[in-house]
Amino acid sequence: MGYCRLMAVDRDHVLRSAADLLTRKATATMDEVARAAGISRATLHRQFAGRDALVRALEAHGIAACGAALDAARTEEGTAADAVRRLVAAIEPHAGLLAFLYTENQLFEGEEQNAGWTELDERVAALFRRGQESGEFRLDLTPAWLTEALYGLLASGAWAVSEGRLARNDLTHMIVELLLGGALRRETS
Amino acid sequence: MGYCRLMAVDRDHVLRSAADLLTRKATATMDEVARAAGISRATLHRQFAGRDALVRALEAHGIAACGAALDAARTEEGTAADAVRRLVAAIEPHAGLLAFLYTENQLFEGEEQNAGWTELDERVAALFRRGQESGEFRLDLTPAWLTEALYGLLASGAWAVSEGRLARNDLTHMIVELLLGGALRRETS
DNA sequence: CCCATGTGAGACAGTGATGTCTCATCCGGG
DNA sequence: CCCGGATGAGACATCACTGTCTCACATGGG
Repeated sequence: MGYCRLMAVDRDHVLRSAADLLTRKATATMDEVARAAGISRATLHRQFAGRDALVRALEAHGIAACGAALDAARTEEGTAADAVRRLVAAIEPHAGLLAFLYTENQLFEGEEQNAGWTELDERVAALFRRGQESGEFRLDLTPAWLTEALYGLLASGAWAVSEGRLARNDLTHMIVELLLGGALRRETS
Repeated sequence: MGYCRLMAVDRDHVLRSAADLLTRKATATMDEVARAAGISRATLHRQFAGRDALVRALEAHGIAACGAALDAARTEEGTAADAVRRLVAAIEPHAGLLAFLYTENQLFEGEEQNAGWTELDERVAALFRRGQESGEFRLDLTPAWLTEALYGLLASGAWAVSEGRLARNDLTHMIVELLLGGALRRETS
């Protein structure tokens, strides 16, 4: 019947519009999410058991997108700086979703977080560590902090864009240049 | 009677513990806030008409703290880079509160934000602009973006500290060095 | 000592969101 | 043509939080 394929398509569409809306208004209601997706609350509830399930699906989606971005950026190849540039360029389209998930994780204390994040953190940190070992990056900023800073700048950038304080086209450049400018070892004056 | 002074002291104590708690768990209940402050929900409600009033009081507190930090940092004196160092050092103690307020502002769409923020934004941006005009800072990163990035790094840093991924003592250094490393014009190679 | 003030404990209704349900409708395939 | 599956609309109970209230207590000053 292929109804599975159709449901998957719808599911993706719902996830996409939910990400869009929740980026702008993190406290959006299930009803608002449904309306934003052009479906009824009942149908939304048929596809996602509840708000938790929706958020967890968004989380899985975001983790997958980050993983794909890390793959696409080929973080093992070339200079670490160029790899960071490719990585930010690849992740930037999902900055809004990331910003939502980033704060959502801060919203609750304790509450074990999805293990996928740990792995992503490790892959990103490994990139910064490689840059340190190759002599490109400063040693006084830890890979863990640079990773955290990358998330923070992505989130700040996404919000600045959504509030019109920053041009979407400049987002990648602004993030990369600020991050790398700090992470790159400065010429020994 | 002096009961005004006493109430003010209690109020500050409540604000402080509320800031502490809300930094870790932004969705904390009025009951949790009260318990964290060691008072009953009734008393909390007597001091702050409601959750909105509490958040707005925290916002005013945060704005005042930032304003004081800007004053204390004497952002008009010396090199812009040193001024940024002083500013971050002065603001860092309030990073947790700032992180809470920063996301709280993103939580709702529309909802005019407190005018105090605009003024603070302007003062911070002016500092970065001064650095650009004096030739210290790069011109391709706009003052508005640098301002936003400062907030983002403060928030990221505060969370990283509260989750044990970053030592509190390193916070200022990590933020300043990453931010300035990017904002400082690099030596013409 | 007595009283006033501030407080804690708890009851209470109101509110908004959630999750579940039913039912009418629509649409595509047999 | 008819029927099964999916949908939208809406009713409904539930739940957590809020904001308001009352009452008992205890603490400190007159």
